[in-house]
Amino acid sequence: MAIPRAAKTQRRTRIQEEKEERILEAALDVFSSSGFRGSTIDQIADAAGMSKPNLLYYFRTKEAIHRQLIDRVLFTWLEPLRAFDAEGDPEAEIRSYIRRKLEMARDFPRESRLFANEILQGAPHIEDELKGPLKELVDEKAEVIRAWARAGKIAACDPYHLIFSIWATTQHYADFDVQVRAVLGQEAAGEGRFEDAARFLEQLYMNGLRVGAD
Amino acid sequence: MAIPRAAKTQRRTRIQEEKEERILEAALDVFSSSGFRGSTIDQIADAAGMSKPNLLYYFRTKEAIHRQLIDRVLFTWLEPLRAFDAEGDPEAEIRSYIRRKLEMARDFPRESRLFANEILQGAPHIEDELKGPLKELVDEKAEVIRAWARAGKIAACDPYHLIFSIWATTQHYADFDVQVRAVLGQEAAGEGRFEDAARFLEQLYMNGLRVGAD
DNA sequence: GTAATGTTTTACCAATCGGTCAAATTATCG
DNA sequence: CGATAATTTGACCGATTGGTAAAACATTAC
Repeated sequence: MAIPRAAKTQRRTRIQEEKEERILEAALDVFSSSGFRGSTIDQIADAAGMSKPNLLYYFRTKEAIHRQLIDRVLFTWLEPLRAFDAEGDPEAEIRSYIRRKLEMARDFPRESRLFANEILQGAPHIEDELKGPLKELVDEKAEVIRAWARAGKIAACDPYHLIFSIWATTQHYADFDVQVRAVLGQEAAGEGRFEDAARFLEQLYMNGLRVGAD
Repeated sequence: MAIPRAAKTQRRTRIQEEKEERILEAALDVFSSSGFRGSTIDQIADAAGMSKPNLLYYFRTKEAIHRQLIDRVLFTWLEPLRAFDAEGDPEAEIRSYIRRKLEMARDFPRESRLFANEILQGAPHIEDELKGPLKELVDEKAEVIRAWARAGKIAACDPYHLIFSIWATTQHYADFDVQVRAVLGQEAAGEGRFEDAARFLEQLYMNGLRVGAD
């Protein structure tokens, strides 16, 4: 008889690891392009190449898949912000933060869209994470930025809105990819658009945050 | 007997106008917070305070409601960009564009989220509009910006990514509202956040686009 | 008023939704 | 090998999905 799923964490089979990975991979595709409510277990099962009951053997509910996916993404997603170093050179830190966020938008667009879908729809599953760990991390880094401004290393500015604007501009290239491609047109929409974006954003932020502005 | 719905455009009843308006208003609520696939006709009918068959008397399909909603929003959404004036003062034009986009994010967040949901999910219903009218409008305004740069009125920069970045930063306050509120916390999340955002963005862009940077 | 038109409701449909169950199958271990 | 545990399947469930048919009801035009 099958072990009840609650006790499964004790030792994980090779098959378990493989299948769970395949399910999460498929679910990332589906959830990121249809949102939670718009996705169905059948779609995920199809994409993972297995039957629905088989999928439900590994994850009890649709919510369980989504939850695990979101938890994973949330962690890796904040990695660049965590790397923000108070001891480093402000210009270099901000520049490298922008570059890393842009690389993530380029290399992990599905993860970005999964997250965007969740927030757009009111973040029903992760409000606590936003108000807790995320807020604390941003508060900490905002203080770093404020200290840089006080020390005269960058222009005085609202650190929260600075962070928001970097999030917005970089993730835009993942979340609004279709629009970006449509506007740039076929010729200009090659992967070069990420380099162009990086150049533009670095220019904008380096000049915009330079000391001694009105 | 009821007139076939295809012929209804001839003359519109008072009741027709009222009900259609109520349906679109309700649908804006529902679609903007659940996306197209995640929304149901029942939800919209409930929100509009009428029965499902009654709603379907005015709009034949779910798609028809969504389509009309998107068409409306798309038009008003581009109004600020259309107002971009080649003859005006570059700094003032950009500043006022940012301000207007920010006001729209504040006053019409549902419209912004409807649009974001659509793009996020691959823009299945409006790809043509993006590649056609939208691209043309952006192309035109990009040329204006390039001319300003050539005339030495603003720093040389990629006009497309400039526009993208303004879209991203302003719409962020509508689309990612939950996250913005969560991070700012209860005290700072009053409506003042839009003024803070405006101040930050104007500072960023005015300094960032100033002539004579590296 | 009455006839034609416009609107709303009730009852319903097939398809799909998330999820369960027991039986059949396969892998693992001694 | 045999036994035991892990995995997969097919058949199924009640609820919900988008949408229809027809009749009841309301409104308008004459």
